[in-house]
Amino acid sequence: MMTGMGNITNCKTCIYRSYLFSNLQPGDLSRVSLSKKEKEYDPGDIIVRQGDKITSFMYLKSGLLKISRAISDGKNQIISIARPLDFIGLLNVFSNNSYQFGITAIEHSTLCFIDLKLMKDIIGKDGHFALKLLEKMSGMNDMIMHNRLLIDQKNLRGRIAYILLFFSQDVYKKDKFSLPVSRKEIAELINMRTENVIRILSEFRRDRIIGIEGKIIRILDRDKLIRIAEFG
Amino acid sequence: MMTGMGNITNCKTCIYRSYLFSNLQPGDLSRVSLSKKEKEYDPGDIIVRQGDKITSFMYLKSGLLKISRAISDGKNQIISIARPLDFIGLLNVFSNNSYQFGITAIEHSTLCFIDLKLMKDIIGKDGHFALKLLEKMSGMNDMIMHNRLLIDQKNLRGRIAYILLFFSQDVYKKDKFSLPVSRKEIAELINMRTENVIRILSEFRRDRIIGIEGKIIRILDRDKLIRIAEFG
DNA sequence: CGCGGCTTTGATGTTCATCAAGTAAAGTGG
DNA sequence: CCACTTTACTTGATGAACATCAAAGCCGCG
Repeated sequence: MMTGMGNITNCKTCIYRSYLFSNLQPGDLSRVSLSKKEKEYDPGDIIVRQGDKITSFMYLKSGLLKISRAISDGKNQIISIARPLDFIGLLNVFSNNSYQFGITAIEHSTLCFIDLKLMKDIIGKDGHFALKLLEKMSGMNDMIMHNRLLIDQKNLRGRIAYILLFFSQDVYKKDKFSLPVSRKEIAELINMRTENVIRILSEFRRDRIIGIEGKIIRILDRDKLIRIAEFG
Repeated sequence: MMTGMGNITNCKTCIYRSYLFSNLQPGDLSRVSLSKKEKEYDPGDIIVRQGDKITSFMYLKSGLLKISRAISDGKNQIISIARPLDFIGLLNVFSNNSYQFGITAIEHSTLCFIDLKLMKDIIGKDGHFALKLLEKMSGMNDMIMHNRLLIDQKNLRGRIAYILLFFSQDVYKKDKFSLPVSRKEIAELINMRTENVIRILSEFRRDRIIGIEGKIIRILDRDKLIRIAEFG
């Protein structure tokens, strides 16, 4: 399950320092640095379960996560795929005592956990830090909402094209990449059935838009894919 | 268009004081009270346009709003219907310089506008206030997201049932009410076509689940409606 | 080695969007 | 205030898009 743990990195040298903790009082930064727990996860590892009590503010240093929630009869809905610098820890930390969704690693990932009480304490004292959190939270929510509203407007081919471009352009920045999720998970992410995910992927392969070898995808005709994604 | 304006109410007696501004420093509360602009809008009045520069923090004291965004070729997508205490002002105030959506009154509404600089100034000084804002923003986003994810899972009949129950139970708390939106707007809100909104409303009337006289809706069989909403 | 979950393709049926056409309501200009 | 235009509403007919059902191969895992 969890394969590593411990304060490997000091916060003072962390990439996130400049991003979120830049203007923190030195004393507060030390407290964060001391309290934080860094953990590593392998693909498939559950990071939080829906309903778990929230005790930490959490952020993703490296890797890839899926955020999902249970719906009726054992089915799942994937809300978003989170990358580093996506402030996954800001989703409902401040509005609920327990997670309204589950988080699972879909690639080897490193997360930092900071005690929530400490965070709230610093927010209470340091308004500039609070404002920065407000900005990040707002941005995170805007992005997720924007993506979901977009997907709602697209037909199935448009959704598949969109998600392929997401992985290729936003996540891996490559033409060739390995899908970190199953066909079923893609279906759960973009509101369609597994069979149709497969069917449309096959169709794209037939039309020489992509190449497929199992999980390996290669974008062959990016322009066409972009056009399909935009049409929806 | 805009039918009223001016500082009608002092913030010290405003219902929102206990909700958001309860522990504000007296000096800050006075500054808010002095700076705030209260405005009234009639149904159809545009409150902000997508792309407008954000200069105020804004909240809805009374009335009903729709939050929408333009999509391709003149079409619209309604993101959410906002009621008083829904913190509409927290949507992307802190993540963007301009509104990513438009806001329109769909009932006679009263809004308060507080200069954004002043808000940020108070947030910077008053961490407890900032934390409260974080909570409200988080809650607002969670609610919208939750509703949209739910709607995605329902079939058309389920969506119509859901939206009728929303107006009946959450907004008007009555069996009989006047729809504040057109059939077309309902379609834009729950991702379907106007014709199908009408068709399913007619079907519900035929099945004696609701009564319809133009915009007036009467819930006749709430239990059945709830079952339909849940099935989707 | 066998079981369960993932993947794939085909066949079938339902749901929904689209097109069409007409009525009603509401705003607009003379 | 009335003709005119536009917008909202409504119903029916049609076809496309999508879900569902079924069956079989594959793969990883205990």
